Amino acid sequence: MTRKKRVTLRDVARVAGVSPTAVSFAYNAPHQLSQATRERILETAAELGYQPHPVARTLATGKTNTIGLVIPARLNWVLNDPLFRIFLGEIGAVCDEHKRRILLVPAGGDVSPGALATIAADGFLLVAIHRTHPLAKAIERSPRPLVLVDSDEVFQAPLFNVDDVGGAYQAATYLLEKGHRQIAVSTLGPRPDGVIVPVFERRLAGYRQAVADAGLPPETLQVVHTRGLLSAGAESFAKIWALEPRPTAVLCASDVRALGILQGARQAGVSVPEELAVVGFDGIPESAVSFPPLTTVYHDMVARSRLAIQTLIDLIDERLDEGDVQTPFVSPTTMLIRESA
Amino acid sequence: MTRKKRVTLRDVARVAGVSPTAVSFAYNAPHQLSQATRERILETAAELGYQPHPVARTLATGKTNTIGLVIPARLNWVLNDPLFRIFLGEIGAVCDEHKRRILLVPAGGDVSPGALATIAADGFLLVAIHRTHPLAKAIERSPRPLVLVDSDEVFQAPLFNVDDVGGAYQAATYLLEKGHRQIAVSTLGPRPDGVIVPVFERRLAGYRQAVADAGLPPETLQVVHTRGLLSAGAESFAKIWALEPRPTAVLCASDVRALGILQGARQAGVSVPEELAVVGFDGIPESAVSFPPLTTVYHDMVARSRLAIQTLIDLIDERLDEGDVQTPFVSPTTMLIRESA
DNA sequence: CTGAAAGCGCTTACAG
DNA sequence: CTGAAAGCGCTTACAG
Repeated sequence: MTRKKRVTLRDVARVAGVSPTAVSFAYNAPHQLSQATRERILETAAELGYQPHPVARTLATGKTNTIGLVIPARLNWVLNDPLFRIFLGEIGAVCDEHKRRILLVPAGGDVSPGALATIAADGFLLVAIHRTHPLAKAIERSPRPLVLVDSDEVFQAPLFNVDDVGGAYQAATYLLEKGHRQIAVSTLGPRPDGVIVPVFERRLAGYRQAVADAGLPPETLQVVHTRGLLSAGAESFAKIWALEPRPTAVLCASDVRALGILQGARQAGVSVPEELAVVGFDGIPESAVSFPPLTTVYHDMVARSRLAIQTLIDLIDERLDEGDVQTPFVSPTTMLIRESA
Repeated sequence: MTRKKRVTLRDVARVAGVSPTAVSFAYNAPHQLSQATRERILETAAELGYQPHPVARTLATGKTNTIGLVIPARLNWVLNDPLFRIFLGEIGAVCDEHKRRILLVPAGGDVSPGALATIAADGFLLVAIHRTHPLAKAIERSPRPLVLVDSDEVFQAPLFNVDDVGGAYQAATYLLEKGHRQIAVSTLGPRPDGVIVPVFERRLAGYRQAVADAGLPPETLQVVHTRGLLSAGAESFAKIWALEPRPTAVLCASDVRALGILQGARQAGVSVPEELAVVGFDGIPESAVSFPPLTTVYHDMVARSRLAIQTLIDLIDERLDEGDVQTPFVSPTTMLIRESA
């Protein structure tokens, strides 16, 4: 592996006996050059092993062809979330189609408010930003286009959310109509970095609203917090089972939690739904093949992910004006009645 | 969201009544400035909302603080691989520690050989590069540091691999000693993009060597190809079960495949290990909690991932010289005897 | 069709 | 402690 010094456009121009402009044109405006000149330049470039410097090009053109993907936690955390993986996979697919690259930007509660400014990207896709997030101010005044997913509704930026309140309302109502009067809510505990997840906040609000509208006391709901994803299930189940009075059902802020609780219940020999009804949220593929199959609130993550990234790219390419974006986009939910509740 | 034009260092200098040099120093060499000047500059910068342009800075300094992560397939494919997720999670953790960002570079068989040159990164981490890969030539002559993981051994670059041949040899020998004389090998079929996965190639070689060394005919092994990861299990199982003569055991090129086959067997009502013994490879956490727990060949992906990225960063920062890298690093394997074989 | 020149927005010896 | 100047390596009106 030879670490020779870089061959520049200037070198190629000198050797080929043309101007730097001509060399640049050979790559970026071939039709402006005679066939002969162009070929000579390209040959010389190949001989010298010339490769245009991507950073210099970016500085001159103002385009990085890169999307900054701002994720709400460290990579090893988010990768354990199946819903996030669907999202990331679709973002990747659409970026491939449009020849954009993804720059991963982890942004927990400890991220500096000016972090975005230091990143070489044409625009940003931000996930799960709460109004209290350190980047909140940076969002409003970003000189580059950005798009939000699963975030707070207070921002002046295109937003792609789920009808969390409505979906949660539906799920809670379903359990109430089945006669449940003591219902646990399993959700994420406070994060050490202080980050609040907007989605969970809204789902909880939806559950509460349903209880209120049914004329039942708030104590009908018992909120149980745990950290973690699938792995939090056993702990979450134990906490629920120890509740006084013991709930007959649990509303989970996500399917991963619900699947974990299913595992926890099985290990404890508690039968679902007979002794404990379990309802998830998200409708990830795994929820269909669990034992028992999960009753859950489905929304279309694939379509929404694609729409969000597509919008961002259109904004960057100025095919779309910010004023013309239909926002907020709110993905509808469908209750999937299966066997766990 | 206001899309005002960018405030430059020049603007700050003008308003603050100092030279551009001074403004730059306020950020990059504070001690070279008097307290007063520095404060004035920083205040003006804050007032004007000045943010240093990352690309300009990169062009001037030559540092992007970005690692190019070259992945062997599209994002939505690799994300379905639990072993890859462990890898990616660790890369993310180490990059966080060193304040580097990850730029995702999907590189299937259709990637252009010059792709790396167009990417703004300080160095590259490449996964699963076979000698026939389009990027093969680019690797040897890269002007920027790079490190390989799970790749071919022909390259002149730091390499972090697993003892695939040895581990596979061990697994096959284990089955042969148990008396199995007809053994299927479940591995990845040819990819549409023509990419060959070095790891699977080597594991197959290891299985074959064990059979040869045992003095048995090559037909002892029946190789079965399928596409996909977990989802390929059912198809793979069906193919195996239809084999003539029917094998009594299967060696899987990875744990994901093995887990899929376990599922396929269960659905078909075939009991493991009684009717079919199943051996995996990798020792991912999921292999310990499957039904039945998987007999597999473990290697330490976490340690190896960290070592690889750490080496790359040390190379980039010139804390380490290429000649001083211990390469190839070959992660040892341990056979984990559990219940599936 | 081709070239001289200015510009993208920084950093960093160098000189004072 | 502070500034004028050159440089990082491209692109792109503009003029011919």
